[in-house]
Amino acid sequence: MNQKEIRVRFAPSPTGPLHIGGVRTALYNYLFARKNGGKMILRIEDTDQTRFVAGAENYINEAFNWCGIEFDESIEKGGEYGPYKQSERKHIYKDYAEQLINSGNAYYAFDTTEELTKIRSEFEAEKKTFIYNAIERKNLRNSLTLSKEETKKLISDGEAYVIRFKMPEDETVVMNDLIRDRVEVNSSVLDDKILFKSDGMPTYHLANIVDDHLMKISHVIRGEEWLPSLPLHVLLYDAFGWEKPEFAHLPLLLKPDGNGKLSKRDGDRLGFPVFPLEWTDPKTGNVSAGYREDGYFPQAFINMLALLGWNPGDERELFSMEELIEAFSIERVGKSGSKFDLEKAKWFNHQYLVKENNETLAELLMPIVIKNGVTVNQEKLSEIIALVKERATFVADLWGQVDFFFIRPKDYDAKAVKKRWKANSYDLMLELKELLSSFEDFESDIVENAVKQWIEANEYGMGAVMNAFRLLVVGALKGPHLFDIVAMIGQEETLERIDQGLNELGRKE
RNA sequence: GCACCGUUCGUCUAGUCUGGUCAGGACGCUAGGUUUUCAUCCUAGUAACACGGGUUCAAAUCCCGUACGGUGUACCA
Repeated sequence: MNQKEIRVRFAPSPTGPLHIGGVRTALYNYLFARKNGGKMILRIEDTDQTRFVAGAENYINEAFNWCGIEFDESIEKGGEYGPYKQSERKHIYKDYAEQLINSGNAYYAFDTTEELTKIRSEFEAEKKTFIYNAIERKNLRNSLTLSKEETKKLISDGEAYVIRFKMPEDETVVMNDLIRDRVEVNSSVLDDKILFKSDGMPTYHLANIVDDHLMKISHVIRGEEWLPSLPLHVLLYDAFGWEKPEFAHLPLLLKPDGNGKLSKRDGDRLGFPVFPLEWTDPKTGNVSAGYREDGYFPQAFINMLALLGWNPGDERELFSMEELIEAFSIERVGKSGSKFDLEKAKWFNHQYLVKENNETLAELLMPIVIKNGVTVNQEKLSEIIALVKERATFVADLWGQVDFFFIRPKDYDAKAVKKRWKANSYDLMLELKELLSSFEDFESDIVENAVKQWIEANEYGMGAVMNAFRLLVVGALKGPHLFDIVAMIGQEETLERIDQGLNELGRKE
């Protein structure tokens, strides 16, 4: 037995709002952790201080909070492997970088950015690719080409330096990925990546490996964009002599038109949100749409996202978070990228809206009702919602389905009038009004029975009466069962609407 | 350019490991039905194994090649 504890992490960089690809990565990590009784860690990777964006970290927390993705260890929650923010772990990394130098796996390099840019463009001019590798590093200024004394002097003189990984010259690196199985690459095409920057901060590669090791991460589940740096990471674990975690590289979320990784800009261009929550850029003031603000239920959002790249192997599509946890397995994650489909996302939301109970929907709709100057109690609104909710995708759509319960028709749909307001409609409605005013009890089925009897007895025709009636009550040929509507608005209001309609539409010649 | 990853209906996907079902489901779309109307709903239809070779009695499935797409190639993550 002696099963190792399952520990996974989601490690965003606070350089802006988290987009749905990131949310999905976090979700899969979360599902995997919960499914296997493991722990889920949130680590903020802010080693690049030049890209810091105010509010991003807060956004990340709020987004996960909305989605229902919980962390066991994080900045807020704490945990025994903290701190959970890399800038606060700054002091840790230098020692590890030096450990690698001492073991001959890394070296100091004194090249400036300008020098390297120049060399790269020279190579490019000759149509060659510059790789900072075992061959090129022999021609550059670093602790491998310089003597020990020179190196020491440069450093003590305050010369800027970075620490680079000493990539083996010609070695096959074999890696295993839970989704892609075996992947191999020869180290000769890899370059001596910078591990430690001249500003005293580690790069992603170093910080990531050190933190994953220190935080006892058992499974690294991350986006496919990291697959090319997996060899480096594997070699780094080996250089430290540490046990490697399992790796799983998730396929990317693609833009709906054409191909390519879904990017932050695509949302505005294509008219759908790429962010869970609305985001206002602190510099430009630009506002990007969010699923929450667009009216999606977090459960629908999560459900939709979970099925983008994973499936349970059977034909179920509707999953609560609990059901997702139960059904999830990393092996059933696909290999190829998936395009986001707005129509399917809407369909998911519709499913959740229909399932949602009427009282909750009434509560959510109430602000919109009030904004439209209508006063109604929640109980009555719930009853009305019950009649119409299958027609809506979003809570906001509901208003367009219920407004005529509260507001008399201001005008009458021209097409409907043309089609259904016939020469005899006026007299028919006049007679119907007489009939309706005779009721003591204005219940839906009582009125319905009586009206139907009256139609049959006089052979007026169901369509002729009902369509004209609906036109006067609703103002258009839409809406739920008409007798439910009139029962809901009441006898007096119904009669007044008939009067108003008769006035407005008049007798057709 | 180089390296790596990928490729089943328009989209999300099942099936591929362990060759042998009319290649299944969902969204969308189209048509019909239900309804007093619209929507929902129901039924039906639509449409795919990237291409070329090979192995085999038999290939979406195994092998090789090609094409296409993606990712990476920063003192970004």
